[in-house]
Amino acid sequence: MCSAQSDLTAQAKIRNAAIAHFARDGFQKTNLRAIAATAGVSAGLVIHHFGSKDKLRSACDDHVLRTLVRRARDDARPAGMQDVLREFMSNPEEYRLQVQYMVRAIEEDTPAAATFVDTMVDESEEILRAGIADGSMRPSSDVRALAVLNVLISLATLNMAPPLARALGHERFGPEVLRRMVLPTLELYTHGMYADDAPLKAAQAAWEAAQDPSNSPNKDE
Amino acid sequence: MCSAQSDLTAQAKIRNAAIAHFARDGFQKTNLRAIAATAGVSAGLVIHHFGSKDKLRSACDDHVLRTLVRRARDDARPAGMQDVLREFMSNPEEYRLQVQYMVRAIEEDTPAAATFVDTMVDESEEILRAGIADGSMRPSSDVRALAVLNVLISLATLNMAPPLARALGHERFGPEVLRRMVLPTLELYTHGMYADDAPLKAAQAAWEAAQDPSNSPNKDE
DNA sequence: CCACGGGCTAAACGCGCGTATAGCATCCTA
DNA sequence: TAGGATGCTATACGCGCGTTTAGCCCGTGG
Repeated sequence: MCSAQSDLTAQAKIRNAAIAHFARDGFQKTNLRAIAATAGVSAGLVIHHFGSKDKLRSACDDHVLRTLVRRARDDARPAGMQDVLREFMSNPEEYRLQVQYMVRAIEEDTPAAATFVDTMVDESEEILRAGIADGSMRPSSDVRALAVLNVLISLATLNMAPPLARALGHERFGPEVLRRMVLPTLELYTHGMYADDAPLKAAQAAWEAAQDPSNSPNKDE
Repeated sequence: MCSAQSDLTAQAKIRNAAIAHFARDGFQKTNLRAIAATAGVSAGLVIHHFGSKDKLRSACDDHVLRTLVRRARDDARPAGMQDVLREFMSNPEEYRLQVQYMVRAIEEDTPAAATFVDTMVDESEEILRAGIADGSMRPSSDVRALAVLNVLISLATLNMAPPLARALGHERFGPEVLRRMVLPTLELYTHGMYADDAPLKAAQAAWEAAQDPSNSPNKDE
């Protein structure tokens, strides 16, 4: 039987190299020879162990998912953007890589993306419900959708990091950018952004009007 | 000289086909022969007119940017998520395509991505400052970063639409998903999510502690 | 009427990359 | 010690795709 006990074997080195490359460059841009070079093996061995590039990705998906779920279970619970991002910035390189891998998977709509998203949304929803129950969070008209929104904001910050960092005048995504993003986000989560509920009511009315097919979609009257 | 007057020419058909393919499948996954087939021309003509695949992308970038900026100038001003998304859902297919193209460009960190993001963030920031000045929006500790956050949320909703729609139990991103996402977002923008400012203060304190190198990053004490 | 030039096509070239094949070393088993 | 399985490499095959080339069609000017 193959040496499937744990790490340090060549299979694991290939898998870790693949995770790093997929996370950094995406699945398509990465070629097997680069992965093999990083792992210090030949290109043929990758196929020998994993069968194909797609199978290799599946193995990476499984490994990252299992690692992240385990970490989320006993480490901390990522509720909003600030938790996920604080973890992301403060933890060792391996964890950063795993999160970036997951973001890539979602971005490229990998088969495993649904599992990633579902897991995070479920966890986020659970925390929201607990917070609402104990009074630390406001009730929401749609807790599930709010959980999706939380996950969305967290992942998007990582996903579109480079251009957004440049929009803030920084060369690349680093702790300074993170800090500048976390504070307004928490202010938004704490006080909201609008001074009153006029936009909310207006949007509700606009939506109902748009739902009514007898009305034109023109809204400025 | 080539027929560079305006549209309806083959150059424009190729460019539009390329925009559609790049927006839907991304730059790398799209091959020139597919673009040529959609445009009803041969593959060689694409190169003949644009020189290379990268030059073609640049032409698409320019065209989409010019179209979107013109539209944003005289049509409406995308302030928060709800405005961009309402535009996105209610407007004709062409506009949807352009927005999706822009999201792809940012996602793939195209050279033009910085221009796209800067334009949107500038516009968003301007609206925020106006809203704060006239009292319809709350003051922020970092208006620029808040503008980035707004753009981020808007784009991310489109960017990661498929897995997020599935997380809400829908097959694909459509009006129902949009509605479920807009309401919690507006509630968040109106009331915030936390019941009090304890998380905000805690995060501020945690950040200052993490900034101090004499302190360990352990935060649960 | 003829040549010329640009829009356009079909076919081919070259290369990168995923994958298959053949062979070598090593280690376990009998 | 023979023999086979396993880890691994080097090399080659095949294909997809960006790009190039040669040439056709056709309108235009002399």
